[in-house]
Amino acid sequence: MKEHIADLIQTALNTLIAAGNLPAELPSNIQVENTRDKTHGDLASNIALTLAKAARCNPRLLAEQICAALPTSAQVVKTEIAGPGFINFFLNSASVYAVIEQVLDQGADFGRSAPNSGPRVQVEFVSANPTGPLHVGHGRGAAYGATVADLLEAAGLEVEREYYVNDAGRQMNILAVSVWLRYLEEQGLDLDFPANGYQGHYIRDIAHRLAQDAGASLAHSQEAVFSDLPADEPQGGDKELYIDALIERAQTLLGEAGYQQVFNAGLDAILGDIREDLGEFGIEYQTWFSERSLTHSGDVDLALNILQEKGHLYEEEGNLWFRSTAFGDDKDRVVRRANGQTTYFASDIAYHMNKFDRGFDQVVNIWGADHHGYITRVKAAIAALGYDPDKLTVRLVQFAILYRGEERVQMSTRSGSFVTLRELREEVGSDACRFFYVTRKAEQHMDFDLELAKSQSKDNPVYYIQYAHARVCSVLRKLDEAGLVLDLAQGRAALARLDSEHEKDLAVTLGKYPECLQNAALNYEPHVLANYLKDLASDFHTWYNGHKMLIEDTELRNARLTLSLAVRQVLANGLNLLGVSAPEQM
RNA sequence: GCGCUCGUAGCUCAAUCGGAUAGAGCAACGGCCUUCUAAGCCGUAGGUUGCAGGUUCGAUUCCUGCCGGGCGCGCCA
Repeated sequence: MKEHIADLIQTALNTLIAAGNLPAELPSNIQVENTRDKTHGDLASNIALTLAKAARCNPRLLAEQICAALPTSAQVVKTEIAGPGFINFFLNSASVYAVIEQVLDQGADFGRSAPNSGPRVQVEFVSANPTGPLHVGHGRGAAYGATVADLLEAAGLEVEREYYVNDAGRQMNILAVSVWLRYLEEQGLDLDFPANGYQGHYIRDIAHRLAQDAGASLAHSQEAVFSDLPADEPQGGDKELYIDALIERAQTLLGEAGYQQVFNAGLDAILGDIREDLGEFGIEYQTWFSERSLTHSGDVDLALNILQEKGHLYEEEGNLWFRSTAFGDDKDRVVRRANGQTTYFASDIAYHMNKFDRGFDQVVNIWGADHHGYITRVKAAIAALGYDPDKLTVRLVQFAILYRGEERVQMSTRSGSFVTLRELREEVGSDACRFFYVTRKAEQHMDFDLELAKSQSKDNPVYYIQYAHARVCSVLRKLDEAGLVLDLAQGRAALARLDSEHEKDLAVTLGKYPECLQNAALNYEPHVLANYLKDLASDFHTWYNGHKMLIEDTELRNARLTLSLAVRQVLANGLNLLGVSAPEQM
C-alpha cells in the first residue's frame, strides 16, 4: 500500500516537472509513513516538506500542487494537507480490511519473510561460565538473545544460535577443587572450605554423585591434601594464593586422569543443568562451542601467529602483547603471559576468528552490560586479523532488578544465595519471564515485579495478551455450544459490514504487524513486538467490550468472527516469536 | 580522572532512519455490574522530555558543554 501511495506521488511529481513547475533535479526518496494519529488519515507523506527547499517553494503550496496532480486511485478516498505541509491519505475500507484476508491466507507465516532468503547470521548469547546455575541476570540475556534470533529468522535471515562455553581457565579449576573438597568431606575429611571456593549447595550434589561413581578412588588423606599450604583468608592469608595452591595440590595428588574426572564431573553436571534450564525456558541452540576446543585445535596459536605475522604483537617483560591501541583501544592487551599461559582474551581472539572462518555474514554477540569495555578490543582483534569489524554487532543487556511489589529482592552472588533463573521460572512461570524480560529496551535498566508477573489481571501485560487470544477461542466455543457454525467464506465476503471505528482500528493495527516485525528484527529490539502485542490486545478487548459477537445477524456475526480469527492468528504469531504460549483458555 | 550508557507524567515505560497537539498502563479523581469471562468497562486530570546552547522548515531523537544515576577502566573469567 505504501508503495502504491509512493507511486502516486511519483506520478504527481513527474507531472509537475513536465509542466515546468518543479526543477527536474530532485531527491528521489519518497517517504510514506503510517500516521500516529488517525485524524491524520491512514498514511502520510512529508514529501512537500523535504522538497520545499529544492523546489524553492512554500511547503504547503507545494503540497497543494502535488495533491492537485495526484492521479485518482480506487483505494484512496481523499487526501488532505495538514500541519506544515504533510499530505494525508485516507484509504477506503476495502483496502484497510484486505489485511484480514491476508492474515487468514498466510496463517502462521503472516508477517514473516521467506525463510533463509537473507544473509547468514550467528547469534551468540548467554554464554555464562559453567561454574554454577544461571541466575536472573542471565535470564534477561537468554530471553533477549533467543527472541532476537527468532526475530531475525522471521525476517528471513538464516540464523545459528550459539553458546560459548567457558570451560577453560582458572574459574573452572576453582570449580573442580570445590567439587573435590566436598567429595573429600563426604569421604570423612574434616576441612575448612576455602573462602574463594564455590559455596553453593549444588557443589555438594555434584560431589555426591561423583562419590557414587568413583567410590573412594579420588580420596586422599587430610595430611596429603592440606600440608604445607599457604594460609586462607580467614587465617590472615590470601584467598587467591590459597585456592591456586589447592588447585596445584589437586592436580598433583589426582594425576591427569583423576583431575579430569573431577573437573568433568563439575563441568558436565553444570552444563547439563544450564542446558536443561534453557530448554525449559524454550531456548535451543544449534551449537555449544567449547573454549577448550580452541586450544586443542590449535586455533589460539594460529590466531596469535597470524597477528604476529601481521606485526600486531610485541614482547615486553616476557609477556606477549597485542597492539590494540593501533585499532582504537585505550591500551594494549596481554595475550600470553610470561609463564606461557594464554589469556582469556587470546581465546576470544581465536573464537572470533573461528566465527568469521565459518562464513557468517553477520555475527551478533549478546553480552551483559558489564562487558561493554570489551567491545573495542575484540573489534580491534577482528580488524587486525583482517576481517571486517563492522560485521560484528554487540548488543548489551542491562541487569534486571527484581521487586516483590514495592520491595526490592536482594541478590548476592556470594555464598550462593542468589536467585536462580530456575527459581524465578518456577515462581512466575516461563511465559511471564520471557515476556517481562523483553518488554523493555535491552540497554535500559529494568524493574521486574514478581507480583505483577504472577497476577491475573489486565495490569499484567502477559495475561492481558494471552487473555485476548483465549477470548477468541472462548467465543468460538460459545458459538459451538449455541449450535452455530462459523461460515468463514461468508465472513470474508462480508467484511465491509464491519463499520465501527474499533473494527477499523483493529484492522489497521493488524496491518502494521509485518512492519513491526521488520523493525524489531533489524534493530534488535524485541520490545517493539511486545508493545505491539499489548496494543493489539488492547484494541481487541476494547472492540470486544463494545460489540457482541454472537448475534442474530448471521452475515455480520461471521464478519466479526472472521476479524477475531485474524486477531487470534497475529497474537499467536507474535507470542510464538517471544517464546510465550498462546493458550486456548485461561 | 577517562570511556560507554541512561535521564520523558507521582510510578513503570513508549514514541516507527529528525515529523504534526510527546503517547500507554498503574496510582489519583468521577461514573458504570440482569451482558459472549466485572480477574472488567467508560471518562477526567496529569509534561519547560535533567539543564544551557547549537544544527533546520521542524529536535525526546543529531552535535557541544554542564548536572545526576548505572557500568567499565586486571597478566580475572
